[in-house]
Amino acid sequence: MKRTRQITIREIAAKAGVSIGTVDRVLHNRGRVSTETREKIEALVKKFGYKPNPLARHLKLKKEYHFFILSPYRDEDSGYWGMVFNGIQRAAEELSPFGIRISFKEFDRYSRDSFWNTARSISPDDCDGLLLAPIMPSEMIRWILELPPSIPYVFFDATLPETSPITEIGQDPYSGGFLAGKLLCLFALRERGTYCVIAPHSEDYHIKRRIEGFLAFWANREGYWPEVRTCADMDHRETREEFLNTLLKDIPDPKGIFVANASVHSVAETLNKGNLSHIPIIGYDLVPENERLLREGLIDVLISQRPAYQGYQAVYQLYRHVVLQQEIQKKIPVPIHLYFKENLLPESSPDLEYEETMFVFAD
Amino acid sequence: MKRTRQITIREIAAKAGVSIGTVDRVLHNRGRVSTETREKIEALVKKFGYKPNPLARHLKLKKEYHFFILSPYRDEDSGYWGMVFNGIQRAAEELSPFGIRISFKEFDRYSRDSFWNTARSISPDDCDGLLLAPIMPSEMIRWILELPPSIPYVFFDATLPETSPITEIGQDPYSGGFLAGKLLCLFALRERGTYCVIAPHSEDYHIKRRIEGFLAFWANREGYWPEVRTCADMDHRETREEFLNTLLKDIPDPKGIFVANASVHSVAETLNKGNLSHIPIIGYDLVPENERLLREGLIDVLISQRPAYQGYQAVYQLYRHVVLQQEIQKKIPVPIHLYFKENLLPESSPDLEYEETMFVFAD
DNA sequence: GAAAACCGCGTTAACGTTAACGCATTCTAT
DNA sequence: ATAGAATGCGTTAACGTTAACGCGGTTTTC
Repeated sequence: MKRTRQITIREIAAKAGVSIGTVDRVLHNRGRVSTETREKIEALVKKFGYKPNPLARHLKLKKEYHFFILSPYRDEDSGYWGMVFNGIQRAAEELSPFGIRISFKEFDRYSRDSFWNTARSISPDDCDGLLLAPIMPSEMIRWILELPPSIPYVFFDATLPETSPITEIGQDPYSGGFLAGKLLCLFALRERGTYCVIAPHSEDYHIKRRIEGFLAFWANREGYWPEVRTCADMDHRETREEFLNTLLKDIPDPKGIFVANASVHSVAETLNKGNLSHIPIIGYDLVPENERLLREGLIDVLISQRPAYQGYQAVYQLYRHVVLQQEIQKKIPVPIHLYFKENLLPESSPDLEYEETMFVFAD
Repeated sequence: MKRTRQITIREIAAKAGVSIGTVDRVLHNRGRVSTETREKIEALVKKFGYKPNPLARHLKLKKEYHFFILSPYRDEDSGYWGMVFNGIQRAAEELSPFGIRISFKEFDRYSRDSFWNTARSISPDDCDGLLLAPIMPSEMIRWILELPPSIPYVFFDATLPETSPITEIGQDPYSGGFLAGKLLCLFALRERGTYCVIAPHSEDYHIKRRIEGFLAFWANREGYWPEVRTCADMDHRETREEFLNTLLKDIPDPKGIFVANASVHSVAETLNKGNLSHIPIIGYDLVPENERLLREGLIDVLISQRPAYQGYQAVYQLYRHVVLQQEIQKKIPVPIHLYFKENLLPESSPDLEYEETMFVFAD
């Protein structure tokens, strides 16, 4: 398959026996072309697979592409969103020669008002693309549907039904939950008994899927009992401790605990206070607090969603779609990356760039 | 920090009171400029941080950038290199609008002649960048040193001393080995005894580091005995079986086995024939044969080096350096990605794009 | 029935960079 | 002394795309 040079607008014009102006008018639907000529040109464009040269186009247009990221405050979810921002920032820097500009729009993920105020502050006229996390699902969907359909958007972290993103970036939550089960079982040396999964109270679809994956691991295993508990509010010490007390009263000797999101550090800390730090515990996301407890041995495994990678990919794929008009994969998978105590960097590292510097070569 | 538009050559020229031609001559060291003028221009360039617009430059030059990948035959190392090629191919397609072209140069990794013939077939005049794997270290270094120093190159998979690559892409082998130890220990339910690591006979520095990491895990653990064995030739059944027979005579009841490269499938298969499939076994790389045995339960864990990702990154970073003249990180870390039987795709999938489609969302 | 609007198309000037070319001077060699 | 080379600079034509503009010719409007 010989790779041949891309055909130019000038060559199309020559073949059609018209000027480049006419071809351009066809290409951009600017009218003022006879049906006959239009069809001839359209046929040629198709036949030779004409694609406008993105460099020349950009040079001429000098267009700035303005992307917005709409996400929870960077310090919410134990700092998880801040880690996403780092990847976005890096992509923005790399792509700045191509006119990419990014604005960060943050809201309080527990306040509808905050969501709407922030969302509404994004002017559709000035927006060439959106990076979205599937937070506040019902509100988010409503907002997306009232947006001009010309605005492309990508989802990271997961996706939402009834929407048509350019691409979805995210990790398979089912596999993650399954793996959590498997690792928990190993850490408990395959002891029979009850294994708990603590679910935050959340409408998140992918947290549900993590739990399904976890349960799937235990299905058909004789003598093992998975137990799902939903905590109404992980963020406040009182509710959390009460929740855990009840849990431990019901199940005095859990063989392992899986916390299906980043708040695993609160669970581990509470457990530690009750001298129960021997119970294997697995959770999500290498946020600073979790990292500390992993290092101290109070958490056994963390599943990373590679937030910086996701942020980077979100920007890059949006750029590929909007600027280069290239075809984008409908789904960008994120590898399930496991952190144990032993594959953390030895020194306290700048957590900002943690994901980037995570693995070092020996010298 | 207000982001302001990049200054253009025309503006520099105006400020210096000369024509753009003169500025261009300074920028490209084409001479024919008085020292006085040159210095004035150089000062202005520095002051305003002038960077040539990569799009305009490319548009004018219509330059094709020709990169070469010099690697072992794509089916060597159980098909590992072929997986790298897939990532390279994808990057090449994405970057083709920017004039990136890639040629694959393959050699037999066990033949010096093959190496030299292939390496010598790359004409330095036609080469704008190289993708290299640190195979045949001493030869490779010699070849690199006799190359014109103007040719940039990146290493993937690992790196080599005495060279100055643009960047090094690779996984921390020490962490990988350490993790292999940890997981093996868990799979053996922490039973005391001897744990083996099988090392291929290889000059590869990063295989040595994997072993060091593995040994580091066992250090100071009472009652656990790590045992390193080097196999002269993993590729031939006879040598392999003799090697394993000797090993099992010396160590009749190993608690677990770590194979420090992709040939873990041969070990697992031989073990299976001897009815020893209960021994936990961990190895490297999700090549087709390994995938099959993982699926069948004859291998317990595979550490993936994400070859497609590495190939993709190698091309992309080279492009960023050569075409965009952007600053590149000196090291691109590759996450340690673990595959268990359970996080493989259920159906037989096209192994070509395995790494890309690995994780699926539920629908 | 004249003015205005419209149609279908070609021409052209950018966008920023590059390098060939041209044109005076000034220097070098015979 | 003078051809010829070298110096120091400005001018210009690309690269491919875009969109404003212009221009004859037809159709509509009042």
